[in-house]
Amino acid sequence: MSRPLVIVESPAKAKTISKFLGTAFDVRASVGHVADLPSKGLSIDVDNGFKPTYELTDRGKQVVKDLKVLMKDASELYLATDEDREGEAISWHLLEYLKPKVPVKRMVFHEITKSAIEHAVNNPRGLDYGLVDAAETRRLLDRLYGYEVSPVLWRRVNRGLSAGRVQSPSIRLIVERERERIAFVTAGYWDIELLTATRPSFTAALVLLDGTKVAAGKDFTPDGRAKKNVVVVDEARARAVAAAFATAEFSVRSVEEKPYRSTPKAPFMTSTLQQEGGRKLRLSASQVMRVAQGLYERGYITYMRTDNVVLSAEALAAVRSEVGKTYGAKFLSSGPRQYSSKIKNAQEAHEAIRPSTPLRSPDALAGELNGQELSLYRMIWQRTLASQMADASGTTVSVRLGAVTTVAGTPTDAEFAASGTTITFPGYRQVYVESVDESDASDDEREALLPPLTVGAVIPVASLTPNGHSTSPPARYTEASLIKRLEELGIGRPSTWASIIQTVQVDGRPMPNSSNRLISDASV
DNA sequence: CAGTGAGCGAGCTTCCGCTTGACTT
Repeated sequence: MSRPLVIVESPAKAKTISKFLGTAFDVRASVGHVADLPSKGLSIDVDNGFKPTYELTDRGKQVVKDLKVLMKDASELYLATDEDREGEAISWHLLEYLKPKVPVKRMVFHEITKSAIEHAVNNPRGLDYGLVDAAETRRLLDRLYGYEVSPVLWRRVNRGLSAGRVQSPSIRLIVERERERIAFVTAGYWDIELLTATRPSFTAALVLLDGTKVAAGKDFTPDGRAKKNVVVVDEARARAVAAAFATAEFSVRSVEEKPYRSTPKAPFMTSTLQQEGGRKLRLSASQVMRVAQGLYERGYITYMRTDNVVLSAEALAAVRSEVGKTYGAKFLSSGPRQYSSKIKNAQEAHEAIRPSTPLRSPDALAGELNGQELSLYRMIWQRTLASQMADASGTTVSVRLGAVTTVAGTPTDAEFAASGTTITFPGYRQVYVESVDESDASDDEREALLPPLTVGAVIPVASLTPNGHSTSPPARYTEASLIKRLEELGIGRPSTWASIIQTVQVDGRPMPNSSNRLISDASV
């Protein structure tokens, strides 16, 4: 029986779509690109309009051979590759190699649900040659740049080295960071920690001496000099001030209350999943992708290579219903939250990375998944649910304590600061809190639980402790922070970030003694 | 005369992005 042949990129996707379309359609996978420039030689005729020579890849040969057999019985051909630059190119190559004699339609969809697939079948379009040209241009530029510049490295640095549009700027980032670290001049400074004898007690940090800001880490330039209008406290002064104020009477100078409000993060896309997988689960980017691939292939999550944070309408409804059921209506955001990718050049061919529907909780899957799979799935589950939950809210209280006393014969005014946030309604934080790279975390904004305080009240002091500190250079990139930076710069794609990490490391392995932070000795 | 070694030439390395198994270790 003659039936339409539908070609998608991923075999797992073919299986799912086949279920929606039934036996009236034959759904197959191209398994990615089927054709490419040969790896040997430039294969671009630079003197004749940059005409490329393509050839089928090893797997492409088999794929095209099989598809050609199926084409003999096909009534129509639906090219259903991803609706992005590379997907359009794959469809174009399929067309070139299959040379179909039956009607050809290009069908596109951005979520894999029955209604989306049926809509796509009923609303086909033609091939978008603008996108095909864009993909080809991208491919040719990468080849020209990579294959022309790499030999310079073989001659001048070492055989086998390589340069490229993505790897060279990646190395540059790492090298620039390392140079910043080498050029960094450490500065020392002291501060004083005041511990109150209130109930509960809290700590406050010295912030002003005679009205001048006391220098903390942020107040030094990378060459070790203090910025303007701050006073750098050295050890002797810190000890003298702490000793002198030990018997001083501190009172509350100001109490400032501000409402605290925090909004959940968008659902995962590839880059954010890799970053959180690194920070929360201590997995490398490639480990995250391997585990996610397994979850995807067995139908637990949606596609894991995506630059989109949007949930399908069906998923949105399921997530909101799940939140309401598990946490109550109070924990649901007032209306559906719509997120959009802030990433430039986002192509958004797929949905966000989320649990597939019907939703199954991590606890329900504990018997089916191994440890890593379960923890990654749980993280995806929590982030997805949290994205449709209410804001967390509360109050942030900032308090200033002050006293005047004589230090070495001079009357001196010292002011200490503390702040604390009380969360009165956890909202999404009940489920998921994003972690931050340690280098981004601020260390001088300690959060404390504060007792009720009124201006003018005398605060008993338990102790004043001088502490020495020194400034530290900017941290080396981790896999997570490098991927974040690359994405901000529009370098690389969801399918390549994990492998970039391997490429820029010596022998593709982490450097020894670098606590898994990335440094590189290449010099592109 | 036989063995050595200088000198020459040819072939190799490489890009990025899309997808999974098929391979070792």
